[in-house]
Amino acid sequence: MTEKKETILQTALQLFADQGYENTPTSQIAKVAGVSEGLIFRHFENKEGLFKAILDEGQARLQQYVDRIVRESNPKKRIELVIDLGPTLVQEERLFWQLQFTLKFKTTLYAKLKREQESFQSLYQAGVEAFAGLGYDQPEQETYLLMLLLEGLTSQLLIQPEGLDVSSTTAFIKSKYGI
Amino acid sequence: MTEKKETILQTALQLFADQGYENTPTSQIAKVAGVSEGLIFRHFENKEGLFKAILDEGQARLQQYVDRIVRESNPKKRIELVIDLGPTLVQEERLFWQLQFTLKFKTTLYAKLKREQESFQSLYQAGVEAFAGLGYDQPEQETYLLMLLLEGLTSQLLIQPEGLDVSSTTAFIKSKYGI
Amino acid sequence: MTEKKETILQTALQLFADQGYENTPTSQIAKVAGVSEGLIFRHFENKEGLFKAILDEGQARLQQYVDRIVRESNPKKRIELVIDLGPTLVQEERLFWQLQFTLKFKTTLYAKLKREQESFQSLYQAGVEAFAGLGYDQPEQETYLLMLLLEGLTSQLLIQPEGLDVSSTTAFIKSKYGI
Amino acid sequence: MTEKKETILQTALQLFADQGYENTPTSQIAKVAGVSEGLIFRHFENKEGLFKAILDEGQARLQQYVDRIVRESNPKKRIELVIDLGPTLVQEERLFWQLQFTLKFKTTLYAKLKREQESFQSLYQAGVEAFAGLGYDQPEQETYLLMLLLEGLTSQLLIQPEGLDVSSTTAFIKSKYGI
DNA sequence: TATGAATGAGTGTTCATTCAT
DNA sequence: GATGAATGAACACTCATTCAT
Repeated sequence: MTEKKETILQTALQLFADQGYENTPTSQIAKVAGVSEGLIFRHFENKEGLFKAILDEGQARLQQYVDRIVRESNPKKRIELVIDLGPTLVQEERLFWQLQFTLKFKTTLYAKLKREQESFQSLYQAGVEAFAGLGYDQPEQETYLLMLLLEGLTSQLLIQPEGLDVSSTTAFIKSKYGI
Repeated sequence: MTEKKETILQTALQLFADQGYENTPTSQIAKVAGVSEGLIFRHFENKEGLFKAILDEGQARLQQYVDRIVRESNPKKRIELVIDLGPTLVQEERLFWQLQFTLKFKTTLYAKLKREQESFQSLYQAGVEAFAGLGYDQPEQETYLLMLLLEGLTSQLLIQPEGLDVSSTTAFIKSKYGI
Repeated sequence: MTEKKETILQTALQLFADQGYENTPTSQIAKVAGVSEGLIFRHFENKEGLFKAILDEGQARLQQYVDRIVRESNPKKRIELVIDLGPTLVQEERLFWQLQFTLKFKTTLYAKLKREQESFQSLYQAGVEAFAGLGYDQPEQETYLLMLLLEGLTSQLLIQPEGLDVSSTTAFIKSKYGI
Repeated sequence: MTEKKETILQTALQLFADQGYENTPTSQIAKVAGVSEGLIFRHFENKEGLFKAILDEGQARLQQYVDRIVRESNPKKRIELVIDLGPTLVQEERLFWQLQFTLKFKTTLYAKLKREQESFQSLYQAGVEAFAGLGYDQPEQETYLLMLLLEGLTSQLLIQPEGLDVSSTTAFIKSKYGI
């Protein structure tokens, strides 16, 4: 991967996240990245190709976070990691997750790119195991609830980061699970 | 409001929700609505004006739901109504809320339209009151958590309505609050 | 058909014939026609659509010439009309036939537009009849030969109109058939 | 001439004939020829330069055919060779002549490349001589007619090779000249 | 000789918007 | 109120060409 190709990816993520995919002309990406517009198409064939490349990279990084959680054998620690996942992602990968959430609800367009779901599937499995190990009555329901919380929390962190004390909120959630 | 104006609003909501605002040309709205394209601009001045009109209508309807909850004096019943709000909105106003969630994360573009937040503010207040009335220790945290759940639940209902048994999920949540 | 649409058709025929289809940008057509570029696409959807519209019109006019020949019952007169067809077309429809001949040999691209062949089929039939009526031994071969001549003559008239005395050439050809 | 240069020429002729000059990107030529795109420009400077190189080669080969005819002293045999020239060229050099005929009618663009005419000039001279030698009254007209036939025949062979029995058609033409 | 990353001008096309009727 | 012809700015994308290696 040449340096310029990398720059294009970075810049495009930045702009797509800020302004949305449709509102970001390739000409702007090129200008901001300090590259000729043609180069984008040489490297990614399409605007959509560039988009997919961004999503693929982010997906790969998400998988790493999920792997780390799945590898954690201590149930309480695992659940704690799940609770912390939202804040972690938003902090370390804000741009990508802002982009991701923008897409989520464009169900038609997004359908063909829904690779991210697979990662959350294994996260769900890991959650069920953990709750079962802790003796919860309905580990599936419990996990599902936690995932809803994860979704809501991540969403809020993206929209109103200032309106929310992250550590005390996660602490409060953890206290519900006796962590 | 003439009949044609109403048709334009309905059609635009439909198409915006399905395809996204940017991916929906006014020409398509006109064609689907069975109206001349010029009429859209006579009635709404702008494409953005049409968009705002849709949001305003939805916002007004949301306020009604919120009012109903705030008027409920029984704390437990009020919390129950909050828990049911997501499913209710998705069922009765799916298109509007799909559109709403699409927008949420386009922070720059969405800033000027963030009218919806006000309604949720009063909902938050009402929640705090209710939890306080029920003797909860940290009614603010408790309410915030509930709102996160509300967000996550609504989100999931929009994305994967089939992957989720609504009544048992809400029942499970309610049970957490002794409802 | 609005006036501007007509102007676009005329201008496009002119430019396509002069420079070739691929070498004529729609922007140039618009500028020369004194029209906005967008209007071309509003009226013809595509550059190719504009192209087809031109071909359709020319084809319709060709059919009229052919009809006139077929309606001629006197065999000698009919053959005379065939011999005169090339010069006539080149004189009255030079631009269209220049365009037509440009296309002829792009067999792949042209395949879907080969409507012109039908007209020449009926012309061929009419020729066979005429030669048969005059007692020629091999009227099919005779007609085919005449059509080759027609093709060559038209071709030369398009390429080197100055290098050729039309009337004496056609007279010479006619003399071969005793006309 | 290196092997790669030769490959480029072959490939370009193939693609130009098939798709037309304007519809054939240098990138495609490079890919099909298995060469880097830059090499084309190193060898031919221009896309147009490549084009001219192709035409020059074809022109040189045409001249050989013409020379052979001019060298034939027997008038009847010479005319026979002229009649056979079209089928011969189409059979042995189909791609080149398809390309040639595509260009013929782009008069503006083609002007500077009209080298091929010279060969046909000497062919014309040779024809006049032959017909004069055979005692024809108007050898110039006679030759011109034959050249028109040659043009039409070649054209048809390129467009509809299947719709035409070559040998019987040429035989029929020859019979007209008592050959 | 040969490659391939990079450029920039140009191309067909879309689309919100205007305006005369 | 309603239409539909017309505009022009913007957009994604192509492609001949250059140049460092």
